[in-house]
Amino acid sequence: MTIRNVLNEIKSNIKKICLELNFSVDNFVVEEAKPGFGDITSNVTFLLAKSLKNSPHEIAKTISKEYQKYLGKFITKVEAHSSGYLNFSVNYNELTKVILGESCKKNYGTIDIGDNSQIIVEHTSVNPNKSLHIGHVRNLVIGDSIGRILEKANYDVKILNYIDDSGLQVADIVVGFKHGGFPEEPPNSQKFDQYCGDVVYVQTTQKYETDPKLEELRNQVLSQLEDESSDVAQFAKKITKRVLAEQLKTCWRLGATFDCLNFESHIIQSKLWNTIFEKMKQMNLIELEKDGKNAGCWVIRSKSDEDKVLVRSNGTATYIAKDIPYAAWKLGILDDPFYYTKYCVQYNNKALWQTTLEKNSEVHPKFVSDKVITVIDSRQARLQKIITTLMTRFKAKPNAYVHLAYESVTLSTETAKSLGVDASSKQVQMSGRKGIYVNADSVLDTLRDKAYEEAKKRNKDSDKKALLEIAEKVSIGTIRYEMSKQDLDKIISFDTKRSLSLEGDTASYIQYAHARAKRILEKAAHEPNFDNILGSLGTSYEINLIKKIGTFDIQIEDAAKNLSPKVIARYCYDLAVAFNGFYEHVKVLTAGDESLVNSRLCLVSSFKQTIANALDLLGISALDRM
RNA sequence: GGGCCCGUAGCUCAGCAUGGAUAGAGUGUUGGACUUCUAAUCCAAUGGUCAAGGGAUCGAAGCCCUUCGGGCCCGCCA
Repeated sequence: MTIRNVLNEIKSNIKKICLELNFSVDNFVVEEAKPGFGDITSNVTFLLAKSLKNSPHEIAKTISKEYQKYLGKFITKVEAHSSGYLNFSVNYNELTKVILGESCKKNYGTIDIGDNSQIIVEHTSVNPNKSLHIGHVRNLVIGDSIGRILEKANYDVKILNYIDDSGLQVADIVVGFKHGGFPEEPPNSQKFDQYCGDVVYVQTTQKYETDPKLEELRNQVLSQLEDESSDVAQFAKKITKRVLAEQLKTCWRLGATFDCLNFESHIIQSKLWNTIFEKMKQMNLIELEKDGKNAGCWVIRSKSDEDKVLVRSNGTATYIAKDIPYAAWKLGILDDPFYYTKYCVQYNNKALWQTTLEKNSEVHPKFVSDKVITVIDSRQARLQKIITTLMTRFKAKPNAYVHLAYESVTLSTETAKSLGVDASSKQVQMSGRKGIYVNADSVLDTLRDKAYEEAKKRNKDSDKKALLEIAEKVSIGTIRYEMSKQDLDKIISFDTKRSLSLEGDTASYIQYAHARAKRILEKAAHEPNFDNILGSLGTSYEINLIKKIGTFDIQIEDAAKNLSPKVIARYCYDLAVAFNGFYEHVKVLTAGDESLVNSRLCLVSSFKQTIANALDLLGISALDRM
């Protein structure tokens, strides 16, 4: 029994009453009331007012009268408020025991939306020619958090990372190494992905402007990449593997893990495109253009937009054409041409698989599903819409393919200036090609150093190793929280200075609340005894905290249904606020009365577990000391 | 020219799905609280024509329309 159950019960009772009274209504809401307006409230009266031609207040009176028979242990009072609302009072003495008891269970908050059905989440998918920048981090954090949330909502989640190892960006660094004079080994033992992105890619791209021959070489390299046996393709494979290995280190550092790496080169070699191309022809989804500017091309017609070219007049496929077989593969529309091998075992003991075309007999998990979520920047919305539409034609099920779009991360004027960019506008778009970006590892390092100093101040007797561990977890938490707490359709203007803040609405505020709770439990004379909770946790600070703890599953339902990590981020913050208020105003260890001490210890313990659970959904570590 | 997104306090943002009670946080500024379970905290003050206009509604920050301001996308590039 949680608050969610209580709300559902009230809702179903109201439905029954409406049925009995012949009131026709649906879609009404039963929710927690705003502070100062009782405990639980419903707007059903307002929705009925019109059809019944009566005032909400009068309707509330009628329903509350009928509701009396449903009152019981948890809901003790119902009343018609003069504003028209139907308000319910909760007996927190009773509900507290239940909530605190539930919250220590390992799976507290778990709800069943997914019915253990499989779902694929794809995220990160950074071209293997560069290191992750702060924009990629947003993608990773959203995807990873969504994966965790969906798992909590009882989905069987598999996470994919798509590796575009045969595109133009890879060709660019191959040109740099083979023809641009860049040594294969980075100077000063620079991290290899950073070397490729910061130096080789950026400078090679610059050289195209002055050296047209180099640009011709790029086209050669690009076509050679598609022939796996070529020297160029073999060399590219070596380089991209090395970049990928470094990128994965950053991903793991950020707390993300994957189930499978899907290589674009394998999609191309598997000839999946030919299959899907034929299928689209058969289904009349595409047309061969006879005249006009696209004469000789295969195009997708669009009512609202321009026609999209899929196959050029020279017979080669365009960029979007690579995405179509891949999307179809993910949804299991095409026969799976791949074999799988283990890439490695990740830090959390989860195996990471990768596609291969070499035959083997390894037993592997299923990486295709009839429900797929792909996390991609909203700038690709137009292309993704075409793919989504195509997929619904292949697969009748609606929402099988979801493009989870998020707005980009830009740089604040100050941060752009610090990178030497001439910034006149309020924000500056990042550009990997131009070298305008903030590197993910660098931000984490800077943040870790700052957190280290803060932790050192407060823990003078702790050793360096322990402090570093704290600092690292604070820095990861800070970045992840920063990337999670904002709505997906809002641009994040990244400012280095601002992101260094460890106060206020930040991860460290929440982590600190957890550390405070942990310290109380450490110093307590005995373990909290949950069989002996008094109904006397009556201060508003305690009730607020209990209420927040009791709504964990409501938040998970919201976050999972709306694919919104932000919901959990705000919940974590609200929960921490409730605890800090409690901490400052209510004494636990020195409360005097022994049973009161025990009851409060239970509350502290319950909070500690719940906040740790909630933070885990965001990939943020709960800290025992900081 | 067409499409998508954003506009709420000085700044950064919740709230909008499901219209209803008093529009909330953080930050900033000002003041206060550590002999106390860690002050990465708490308390208080300050701060809002919810971009503008219109519409439907008993009722709009929220729904519809228009306008304005800002961002992004629209290649036989990827």
